[in-house]
Amino acid sequence: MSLRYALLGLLADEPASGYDLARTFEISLQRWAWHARHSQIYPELNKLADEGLIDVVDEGARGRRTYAITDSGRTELREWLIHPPTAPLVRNESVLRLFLLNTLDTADRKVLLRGYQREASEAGADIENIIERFDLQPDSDNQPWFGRLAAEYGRRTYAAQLAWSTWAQDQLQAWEQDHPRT
Amino acid sequence: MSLRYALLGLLADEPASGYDLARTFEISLQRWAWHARHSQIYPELNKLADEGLIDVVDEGARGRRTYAITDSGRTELREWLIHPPTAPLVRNESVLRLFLLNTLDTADRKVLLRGYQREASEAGADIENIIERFDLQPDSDNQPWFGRLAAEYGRRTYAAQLAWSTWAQDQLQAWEQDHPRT
DNA sequence: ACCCGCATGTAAGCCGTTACATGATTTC
DNA sequence: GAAATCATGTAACGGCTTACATGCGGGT
Repeated sequence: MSLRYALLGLLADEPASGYDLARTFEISLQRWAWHARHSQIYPELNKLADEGLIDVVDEGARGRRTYAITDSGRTELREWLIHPPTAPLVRNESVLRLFLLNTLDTADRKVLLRGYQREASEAGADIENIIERFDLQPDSDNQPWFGRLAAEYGRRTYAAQLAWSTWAQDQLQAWEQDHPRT
Repeated sequence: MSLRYALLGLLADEPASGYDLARTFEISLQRWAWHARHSQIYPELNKLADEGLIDVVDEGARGRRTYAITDSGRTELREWLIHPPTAPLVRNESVLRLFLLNTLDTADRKVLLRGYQREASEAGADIENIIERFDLQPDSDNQPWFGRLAAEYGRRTYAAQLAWSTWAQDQLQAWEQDHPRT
């Protein structure tokens, strides 16, 4: 049920078409927060429109429909946002792999830890670029400022992952020297 | 498709029944890595057994069946572990909420940021306890040591979230003083 | 004897993925 | 005129949730 709120949230920022929303997911959401394909987005938009939570505000070339959030859409989005579950359940394949690292032998473990390190440093670099762009823009009085909050979250998360993967490799190295012949 | 590997991974550590596995998900996996209910676990175990990836090694009271991973199960688990997707897609409701923070007004934002802070400090405290227990145990030569890796990952992740939520609240405070009357 | 926790299961329905399908507009 | 991109849709199938369902065993 989160998809509908992701869509409402994006439309609360600015009106967009299904195609626009699919691209936003792909570019800025799917790596950190949520992902969805167009085959799921279009039907959900139609449902939201039926329920009066969004409206078609423009029709363009190639059947393009631009949607905007309505007042009742905004109310429903706020309801969802201010009532977070007390203990959110998680599904994160990367972290699952990490938990299962101990089932591998030392050689395999090393390869995977290097992978985590590389992933974290690449994602970290990407986000530094995004933040740089934010910081170059003059402090506008309004919205865009808050995108920095999410970006900063990503920065700190990946920095932690990078530090962890380095630490883990050191630990493994030390353990190996203490226990020759595994 | 990750559930089957989560099960194989847990059984690679030690034999367990469906009931045991459901409890393990609940207690140590669902907050960080993966969650699944018994109604999904039991059918999947039967499928894994049919495919010869796990075996029933014991039958106890109340119809309890204890499973152990087989050699081909181990092979399949390893295959999955050492071929991680290049860009893992994420679905994390907490982070999604965080991305949508900008759609709320200042008062609501404050409440939510305090919530993130509280959640991070509670989860952080939980994990400190787990780590303490690890560190009290003498360095055994074998497996249990590696559980520390995952715990350390959690520790650093929550520390980052805690630091972020504090920083975000400070930013918001400063912004509010610069922009009276929102 | 009763209750709680152990232990496993099934079915309906929703959410999400993959694949199929179609056509218009812009760009080169 | 061809190719790339814009733009929306449907259908089959698999993953996951919620609810329903059943019974045994151990502790008091």
